[in-house]
Amino acid sequence: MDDKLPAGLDLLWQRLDQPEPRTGLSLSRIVRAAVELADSGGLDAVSMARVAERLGFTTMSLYRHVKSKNELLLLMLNSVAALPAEMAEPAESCDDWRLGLERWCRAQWVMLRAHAWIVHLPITGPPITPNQLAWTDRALGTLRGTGLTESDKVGVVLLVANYMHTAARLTADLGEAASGESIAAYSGLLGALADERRFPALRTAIDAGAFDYPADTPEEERQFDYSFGLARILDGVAAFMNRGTPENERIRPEGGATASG
Amino acid sequence: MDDKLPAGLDLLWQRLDQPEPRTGLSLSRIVRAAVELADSGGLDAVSMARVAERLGFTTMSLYRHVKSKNELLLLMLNSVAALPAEMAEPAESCDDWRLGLERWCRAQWVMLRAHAWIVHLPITGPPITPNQLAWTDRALGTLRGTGLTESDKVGVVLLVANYMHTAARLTADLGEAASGESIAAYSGLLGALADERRFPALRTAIDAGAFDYPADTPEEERQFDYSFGLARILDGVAAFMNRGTPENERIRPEGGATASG
DNA sequence: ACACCGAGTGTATGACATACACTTCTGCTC
DNA sequence: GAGCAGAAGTGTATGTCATACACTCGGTGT
Repeated sequence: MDDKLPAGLDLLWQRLDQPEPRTGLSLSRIVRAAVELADSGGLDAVSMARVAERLGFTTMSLYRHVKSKNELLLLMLNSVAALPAEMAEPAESCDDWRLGLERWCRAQWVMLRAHAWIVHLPITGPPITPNQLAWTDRALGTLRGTGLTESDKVGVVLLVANYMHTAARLTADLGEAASGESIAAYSGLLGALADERRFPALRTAIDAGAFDYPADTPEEERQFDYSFGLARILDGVAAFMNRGTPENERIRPEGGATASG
Repeated sequence: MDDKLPAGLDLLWQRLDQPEPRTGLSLSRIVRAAVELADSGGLDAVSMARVAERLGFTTMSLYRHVKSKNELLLLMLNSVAALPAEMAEPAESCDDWRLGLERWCRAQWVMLRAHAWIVHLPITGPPITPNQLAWTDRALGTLRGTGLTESDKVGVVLLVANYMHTAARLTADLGEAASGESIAAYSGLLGALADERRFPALRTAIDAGAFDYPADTPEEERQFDYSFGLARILDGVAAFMNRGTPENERIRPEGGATASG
């Protein structure tokens, strides 16, 4: 209950940049150790015991610095969600909102893929840590010149951000089992299960190979490609911005390349 | 490992519709009890011990019928994801793909909202249970007459399905803490945290009330409205279908009403 | 009569988060 | 220096969890 929304906000917003002691435990050392564990072994590898062990202290010592494990997870997220250098400045001048959003998405993607565990965090509720807000701010900033209402901007940002999150989650899930092989496995399984009678449309799609990669796809590209979905979404946003504009004055949607996974 | 993809598929596809014994435990009784627990107390309320207790058996008895808790969760999902009556038939004739998809989304929404825990399932990987495939089939079916490649149909379905999932998750998260009040709390918190300097665009949005509900919104409507995002996505899909079509022959995107949460 | 088998039981293990009472160490005041 | 307060770290204990494994039944087929 008390752990829900205002969970350790003091920590996040105030204690966060306190000087680091020369010796002993510290908040940042704890968070760093936890992030390392998660990076290498996934979220399951993060237990209070293991974090403490890695630092050479006892489990309970962590609670001097962190109210609960949940709070630690929040701190991990915040620490890992630092803005990349090219986005550090709030007011970059770029009046192509689409390009701006695409860049933003690429940066999100890099971050989400660098720390795949993010998408499995049991954190519930809207973003609230400083760095999360920073990302949100930058996304809103890309829509500066569009004439959308603030409310619609928020809607668009939510839509895009959630899409990237989902895409990253899908990729993480696919990659987990057998790094690329799992897609083939899935495709085969589907083929075996999907009955023509009960699932005609599915059957058609399977037989057309819609769940396979083209045979010549190199191994390292066998991950979910977020660009198809993102292009559709941005096209939709563009159409929304153009509503009311006479047809022949509209900026054309991209209608770009096809891709799917 | 063995628990990942082929987890209990035999159960899901074969043992599932076996006759129910008059007395004692049975797979369906276990699943039903577990679903009831989840419906009323969330996923955390589902422990093997509690499920067994509710049925008047010992914890370990469940393992006669279920290989692991993970499998039980999968079975719960499948059981709850039955198609609604209006979608039971595979080949409904409807050549308005957009209407079809919107209907599909509404049905998904009903299901996801009726069992809010679905969106918090730790299940990883693509859909594989019979009823999940059925939903996928119906979604693909709505795109029958569109001329999209099967691959693109899958892409669109994935996009839309994931969006609904995310939207439901957002709603569940918002509703959890304090049923509607939490949005106000969030908005207030944001207002307090968002510094003009660091987050100018965010500040602007907050001050414009983009994170608030209009004051006159009745309590029961204070949940995330998925229609804004969905409309954008479908507009984008429509644009994709229209690519190559001369401008003046295109079907107009909706560019509909504004909404956000 | 007996052997077997499937359903349900009981007990045990090891991971986990965390409460609470304890010690030890550090630096401040007189 | 002497004494002390609070901070930092420790140890032990509790309760919850999934699940392994060895068991006891009460049939049923021979």
